[in-house]
Amino acid sequence: DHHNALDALSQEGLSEEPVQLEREAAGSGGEVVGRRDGKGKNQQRQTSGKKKDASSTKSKKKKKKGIEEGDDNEEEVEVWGRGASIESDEDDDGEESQSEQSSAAERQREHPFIVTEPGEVARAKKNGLDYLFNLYEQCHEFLLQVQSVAKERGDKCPTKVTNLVFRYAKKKVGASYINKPKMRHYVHCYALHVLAEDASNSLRRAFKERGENVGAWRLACYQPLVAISATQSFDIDAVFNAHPRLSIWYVPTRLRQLCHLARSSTSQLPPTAPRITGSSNQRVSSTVHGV
Amino acid sequence: DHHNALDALSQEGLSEEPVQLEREAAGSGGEVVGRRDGKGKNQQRQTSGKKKDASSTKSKKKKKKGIEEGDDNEEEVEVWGRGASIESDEDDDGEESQSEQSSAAERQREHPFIVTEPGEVARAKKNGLDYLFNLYEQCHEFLLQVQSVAKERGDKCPTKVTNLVFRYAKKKVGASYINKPKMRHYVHCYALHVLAEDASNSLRRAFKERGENVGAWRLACYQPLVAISATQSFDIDAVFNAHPRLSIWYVPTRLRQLCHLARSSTSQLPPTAPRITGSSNQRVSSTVHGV
DNA sequence: AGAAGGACCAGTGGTCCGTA
DNA sequence: AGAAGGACCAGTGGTCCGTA
Repeated sequence: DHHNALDALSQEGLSEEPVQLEREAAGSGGEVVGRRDGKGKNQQRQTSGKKKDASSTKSKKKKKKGIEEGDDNEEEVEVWGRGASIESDEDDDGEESQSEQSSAAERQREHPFIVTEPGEVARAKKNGLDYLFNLYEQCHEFLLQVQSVAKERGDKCPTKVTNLVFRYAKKKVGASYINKPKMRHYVHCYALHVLAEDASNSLRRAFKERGENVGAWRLACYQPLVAISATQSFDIDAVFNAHPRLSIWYVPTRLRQLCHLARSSTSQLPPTAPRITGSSNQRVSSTVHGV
Repeated sequence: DHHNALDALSQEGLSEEPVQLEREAAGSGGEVVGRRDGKGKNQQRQTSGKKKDASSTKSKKKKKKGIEEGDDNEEEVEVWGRGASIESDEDDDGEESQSEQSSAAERQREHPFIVTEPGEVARAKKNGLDYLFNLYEQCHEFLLQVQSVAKERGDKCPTKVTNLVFRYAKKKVGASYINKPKMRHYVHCYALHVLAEDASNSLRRAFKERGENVGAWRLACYQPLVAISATQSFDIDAVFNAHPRLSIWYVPTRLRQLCHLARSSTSQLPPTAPRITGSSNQRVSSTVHGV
């Protein structure tokens, strides 16, 4: 039960297979590539002296067990389905068995996203947007599982996709391709997909046609969401909370800022022009730097 | 706008007066006593070397302004009411003006609580339970104010009494007698008061009559809450969330554990004895150490 | 250059334990 | 002894920036 923070980085070979199946179903072109050294260069980095050393941390006995090191009595992930159960034979909390460790292939970075149309499969070491959105659905599943474990154990029960859920996905389920920065980065894109699928699809087709990169498409997703929030007095939290698939995600800071700014700008308009026009929103967007 | 963490300890003299009024209204016998040195011994302590020094922390420019250092454009506290406005003349974020500092009386610890009947005023350097419960209502007010500021500024809006609210109470409003450990310590007592006032009142009278101390009364408040949670399948979170005055408080860990334990124990009972009896709950309580 | 994600950081929830 | 609360700590939300 040695709980080393750096082990969060280790990636189990065994769990890759069902993952790969799932990812292909959503159009993923991600690949597993073997790097021969067990831990890679990551171990070397460790620059700062501020990190408290592990031994002193451990001296204080912690009574509560985390969900990740639970008794494995919760039923196993069904997203992965089809009998390829990801086990979970005592070695699921960072301590890999010897055989697994020696045969483990270290996962490369995920392939970058490209703007794809709905249904389109990305080729040539790229991932498509259907795959991206599928990751959000997977996180939802993971949250449901974490919640069910928490309830069974009488722990406090998360209502959002928290660090605990990301850790569960990565360490317990082996979904090493899910990470917090990525998921947070594209939340608003997923929100648009969920709230206004047609608008989202149109945007994807337009940006694909123009040959725009993912970053440009991502930025373009903000504006329609601000417009949607306008129907709720620019209360983007209300918009998220009203939708069951969105309410589990934190509202991105930038999106909240844009909605707030749009509200301010709109209230300054003369009463003869109360409707949100394209140009007024254009102005709003351009006043926020680095969206 | 110098933001020193230690200044959280400083206690403004000017804000004491309306506070005192309020506290007397709820039966407080707390007193302000002048200690001549501006900061008291607190400053001396500072034992550990782990604390990051303030200058290095400040080197990284923080862009977001906290609510506490806001533009003072939110309306002032009305709990304190009656014209004694707590201002707030540029010096409300930890930097006291010279005149205030020199004339500041340092607040002593609050008087300890004693078990009082409803309506009874504690004397002789004690505080009564009506006063205790009033503190929870004050925190609710503070939360409402923090929420309104947050919404106005487009910040994310807390739904619970968070650190931010405690800081607001202490630094912005000068309610130095409110602190997190105390409020968390007695949350479940307040919960009983809110959910079953009659039962709470009876308990207070019984414990006062028996001459029990506050700690004993506090422990005794757990059991009736577990019984209440039983009507909701021991889901104490559901109980808290269903009540608007409770939903802003985190469910205390111990209370959650007791409810969970009661659920487990109850499910083991034979189907011919499904009701919660006093004795079975007695057993449950006694198996948890150090409630 | 565009993008993925390890790793950091300020401030959180939680409560211990030195204090009065 | 019983109790109040400063101060600490592990783990959080958030995202930067060294990396590929």
